[in-house]
Amino acid sequence: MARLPSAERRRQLTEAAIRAMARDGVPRTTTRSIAAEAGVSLSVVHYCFDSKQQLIESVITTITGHYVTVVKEAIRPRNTLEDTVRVGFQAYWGHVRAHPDEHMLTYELTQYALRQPGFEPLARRQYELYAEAYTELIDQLRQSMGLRLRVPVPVLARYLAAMTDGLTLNFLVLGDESAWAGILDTVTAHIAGLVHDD
Amino acid sequence: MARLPSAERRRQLTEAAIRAMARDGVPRTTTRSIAAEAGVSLSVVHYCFDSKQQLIESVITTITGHYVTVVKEAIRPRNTLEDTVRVGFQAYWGHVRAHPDEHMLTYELTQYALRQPGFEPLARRQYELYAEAYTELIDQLRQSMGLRLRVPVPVLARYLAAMTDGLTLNFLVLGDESAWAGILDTVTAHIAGLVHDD
DNA sequence: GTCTATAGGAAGATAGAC
DNA sequence: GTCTATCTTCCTATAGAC
Repeated sequence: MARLPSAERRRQLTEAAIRAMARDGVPRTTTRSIAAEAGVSLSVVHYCFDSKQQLIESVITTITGHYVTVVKEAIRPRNTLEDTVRVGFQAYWGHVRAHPDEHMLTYELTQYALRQPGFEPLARRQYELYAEAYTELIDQLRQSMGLRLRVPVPVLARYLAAMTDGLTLNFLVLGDESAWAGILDTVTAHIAGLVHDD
Repeated sequence: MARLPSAERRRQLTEAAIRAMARDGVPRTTTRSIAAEAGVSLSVVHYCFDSKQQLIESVITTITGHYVTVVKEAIRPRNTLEDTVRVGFQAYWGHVRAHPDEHMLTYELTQYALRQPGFEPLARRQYELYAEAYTELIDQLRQSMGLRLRVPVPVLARYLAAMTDGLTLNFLVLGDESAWAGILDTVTAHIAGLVHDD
């Protein structure tokens, strides 16, 4: 195997770990399977990371960054408010449908972090970043469209984050794509009502 | 140790497993720790259950039954529609705050089931039962209060189940109880709007 | 920095006495 | 039906050659 600087190897191993965990689940993913996924031998993992926990910490921060980006990209300002909400949710939902295993992985990592002593702050940070992403989007919309809200920004941001989370998890468990069209319509109508000032 | 019929031992071991898993998390709970929690020796576990998987299957069906009962008890018809929704959610929320570990366990078991070959139907069944509980409640309310709905019953039931799920998970991760009052107000207002026909 | 080989421990499951 | 003792397997992590 080619010799690489440790920082680059760490990045490769982190991405390999994400692929392995999305495929096999967190508890079944071993340092051996990560090494195999990355195409290196087992001891390279322990050379680049002090422990498996340290690698998982890298996985959590990396994948959280990925998904905050996804949310921000999906739900960005468009022509009208209705378009922003509707097209934004469609974009996000398309991502969930295209990468269900990776979305499921974010839930598994949350629970891993909550159960691992010392890792609780990583789980909280993950969910705070989701809420912050929504907060930024709401503030952008307020400025660009001059909206007035029926509820405070932090309340709306947390509500949107929680609702997105619940809808995503329910879809991942139940599948059954056709059943969700009506639910998404209800949700988008509700959100439009919360931010509209008619 | 006293000799008990297998059926009774199975019930004891299932409850012991729920306690151990709520305390330690699913992946860290071993057949040894379950045996210790139940106060029996390791081989009793393997005498009563063919495998650890079979025991976990019993845990999933048992705890799902518990929680469907919780939801049905909490959100039962009361004097007025507003009372039903508001008091119902408060009752449910009180249960989450009183037993966070057990609620977290339901999420862990869902993911365990989705990752374990052959167990996917158990996860789907878990979430279908939640939706069915809401469906029954909505039908009760329709009959006892003569409501007309703005959205079809299955859509409303799934939406309520998903929203409850997301709010619960976000609370379990973030804690911070004071921040949720405004969110619950927003939610209850939305639900009342969906079922009202003013 | 990467490899092979192995130490050391803990898990699920079984054997056989009582 | 329950126990103690053990088998087998697989894990994380390390040692030491290259």
